[in-house]
Amino acid sequence: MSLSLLAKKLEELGKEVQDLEPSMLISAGYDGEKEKAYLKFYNPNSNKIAIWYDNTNHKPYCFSMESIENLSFLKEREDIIDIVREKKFSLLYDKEIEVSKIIAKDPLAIGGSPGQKSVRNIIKAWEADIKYYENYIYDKDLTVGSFYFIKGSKIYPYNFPIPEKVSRNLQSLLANSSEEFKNYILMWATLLNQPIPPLKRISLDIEVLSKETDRIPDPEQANDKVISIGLVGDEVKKLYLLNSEEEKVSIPDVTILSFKDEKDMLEALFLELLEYPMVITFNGDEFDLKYLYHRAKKLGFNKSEIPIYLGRDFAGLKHGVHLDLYKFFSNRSIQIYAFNNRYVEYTLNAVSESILGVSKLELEVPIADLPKQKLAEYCYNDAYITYRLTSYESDLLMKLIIVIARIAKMPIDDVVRLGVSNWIRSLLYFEHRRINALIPNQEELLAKGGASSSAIIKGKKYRGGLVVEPIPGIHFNVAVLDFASLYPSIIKVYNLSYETVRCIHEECRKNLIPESDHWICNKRKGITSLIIGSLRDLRVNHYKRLTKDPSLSREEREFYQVITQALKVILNASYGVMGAEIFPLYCLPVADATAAVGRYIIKKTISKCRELEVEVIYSDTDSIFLRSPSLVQIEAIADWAQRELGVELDLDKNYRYVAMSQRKKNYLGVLVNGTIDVKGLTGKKSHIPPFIREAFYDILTILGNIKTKEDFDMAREDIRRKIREWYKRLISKEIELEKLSFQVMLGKNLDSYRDVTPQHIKAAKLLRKELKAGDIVKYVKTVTPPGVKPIELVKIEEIDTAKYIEYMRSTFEQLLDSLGYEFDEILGVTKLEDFWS
DNA sequence: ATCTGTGGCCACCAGC
DNA sequence: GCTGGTGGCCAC
Repeated sequence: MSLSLLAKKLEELGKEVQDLEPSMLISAGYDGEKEKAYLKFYNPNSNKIAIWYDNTNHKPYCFSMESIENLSFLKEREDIIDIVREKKFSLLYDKEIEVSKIIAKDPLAIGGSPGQKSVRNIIKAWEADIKYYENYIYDKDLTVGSFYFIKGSKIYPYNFPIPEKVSRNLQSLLANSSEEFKNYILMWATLLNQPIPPLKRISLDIEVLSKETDRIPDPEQANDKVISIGLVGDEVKKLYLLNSEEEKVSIPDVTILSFKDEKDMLEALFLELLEYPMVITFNGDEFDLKYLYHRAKKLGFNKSEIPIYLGRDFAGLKHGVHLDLYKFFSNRSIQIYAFNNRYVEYTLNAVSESILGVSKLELEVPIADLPKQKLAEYCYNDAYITYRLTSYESDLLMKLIIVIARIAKMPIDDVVRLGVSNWIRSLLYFEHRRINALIPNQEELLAKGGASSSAIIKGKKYRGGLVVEPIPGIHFNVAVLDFASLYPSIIKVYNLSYETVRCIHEECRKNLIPESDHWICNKRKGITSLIIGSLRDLRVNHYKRLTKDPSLSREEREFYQVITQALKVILNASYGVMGAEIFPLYCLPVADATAAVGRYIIKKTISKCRELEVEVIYSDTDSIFLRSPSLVQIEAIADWAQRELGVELDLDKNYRYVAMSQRKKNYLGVLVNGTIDVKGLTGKKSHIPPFIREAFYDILTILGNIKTKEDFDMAREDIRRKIREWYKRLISKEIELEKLSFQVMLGKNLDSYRDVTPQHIKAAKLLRKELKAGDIVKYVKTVTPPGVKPIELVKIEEIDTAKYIEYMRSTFEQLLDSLGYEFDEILGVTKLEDFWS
């Protein structure tokens, strides 16, 4: 009976929104079934999503100019040329426009989503959509994450003013900026200061009754019954359970909904889902939602009765937004810059363990054999963890997603699924549209030429950062200075952008970029220089300060911390994408020039230090390590850098001492507060056996207590004792296998290894399990061929203890070498074997 | 279908 | 045994 209710409710979604209170635009796209573009608004008062459909029946197009000629409404090719010549659009790089090469872009797209479905032709828009423009605000006026209200058929922006306290802070930044940058800074600050309302959402996790134990059920087939569904939200704790035998099941505070019939259960679930504007899953695109969709079809549901729709690698909700956290956490930029590499593996268990400190429940038997009580607990727990990932630290993750959406001008469901190059593409495309500039195509960009430098590493396209040979030994009282966001600063200060590097003006050719053959335009400001430069300034000189502003509340400071993090992610990638072929605005001379200026700046700074008689112990890309500089000297260097180079050089940290090895990117430092900083040493790497890593960190604790030169002699004995302890544990084999396992990630799928067969691949092949890129293989070194075995198959007798001793030796040798100890000397023997015995 | 960059170290592989 | 190359992880 209620199936029709479901269909009816979903049908209502198609109705045009008439009036809407101020709501946040969170998503936009194209509905293939309805053949209509849509906007999704989140209403913070009702906690509901309003879907606005484009009801003008304009078909979206994506084509090059060649195909425009075939359109009847543009009779002459000249019409198009006229439109372009009227300067309605411009090319940033002052070239004669070759109409045949213009790829039309979509004025309706929010951000830069490519693809036929969401792309409209701008020329067509000018011809046919003038009336349309009068009724609605599109493209350059619509920003994801901003607030709008709807009255009748019109959409109006609704801006929140910047609070006085924040505005005051902004004034100093504005005062120090040029006119052009001022506009951008104000624009960003207005957008980023919009409040972020609490977002009502639930997480969803399903379990399937599968006969196969070590294989995930195929969601396309959906042959097996869905037996439980966990739903967790702010005020929701529910578990749907297929429980025909009516076993007694209870979980504290959780509502258990028992069903005898699977179809009834899915129907109830779908109806409930309609109440939630957002659904969170961990891998719902590939599994949970996909499975539910196909399973529902199999059980006789009509397409119109299922609130889910499927794309190629995407599962969406008709009535709301689906966020798949698996894809977001797999994003390298998020992993490294937003979560500081706190997790390494992209499973729900690994991510939640390291971020929340909460694990999945352990299963001793396959899902199919679980008693209902255990099954319910397991399923509920997964849903709970998934929800917690979005709610911990006052909804940090949701806020981060919204802030990235605001900067990237991208729907939140895309933010979660796409990589950083797509974010930046969307951001830059949007800006082109805003200023009525045509987006250059690949051919035009490639015409700029290549790199003027040659890379040090074979196979790379251009030369990167400079790494200086370290001065080995122990250095007391070391100050580390670094340039704040060096590459974005360079892009700003040197006006780097695809249209300004190697510009067409003869007169500009003399403005050579240091360390390269490239020159830079001094007639116009580059588009990427303005965007990246203004974002950099806001991060360094505004938001970072607000996070420490005592006049703000804790909540406010946390909010600004999120903005700072999001900016960090985007800024860090903004240089890299310029040198990435996959990036649509790929322009090698820009990346090449950026790195070249970086080398120039660091070299200049090093010579300045020498001039001031400050010893430079080490330097890597954007940092310099100085031996015992006075505060006056540090200030002098920083002032000089600001004055002469136009970049900010800050004191990053003070080391009580630094132990430099002979190797680059390999050192150990103890901060003034006793914290130990280890860089690059094998002992901290994630793939080595935990046993060795633990031993390594154990020994490090001794070093944290060292304050003077004399203390080193005392430490020597402690270290010797500790190493001996750990060694004894190894040979007595009182260490669990797990702790002896190497844990190496598969860089690619198993069958793609053709050149060589590394050890982790040998082990993986023995496993005969389906493994894919990103999976971690745990293996142990054995005396039996082929020398390694996956941890699942190995017995303790097979362990090759000698290999482990050697590994320990080389790991500790690095450490002791940094400290200036001779490994053998500290052990008081000439040969290692003597010591061990 | 999706993917920011280069520099550097280490262990191991495969071929000589 | 030497050597160049591959793969992984890390620094920035």
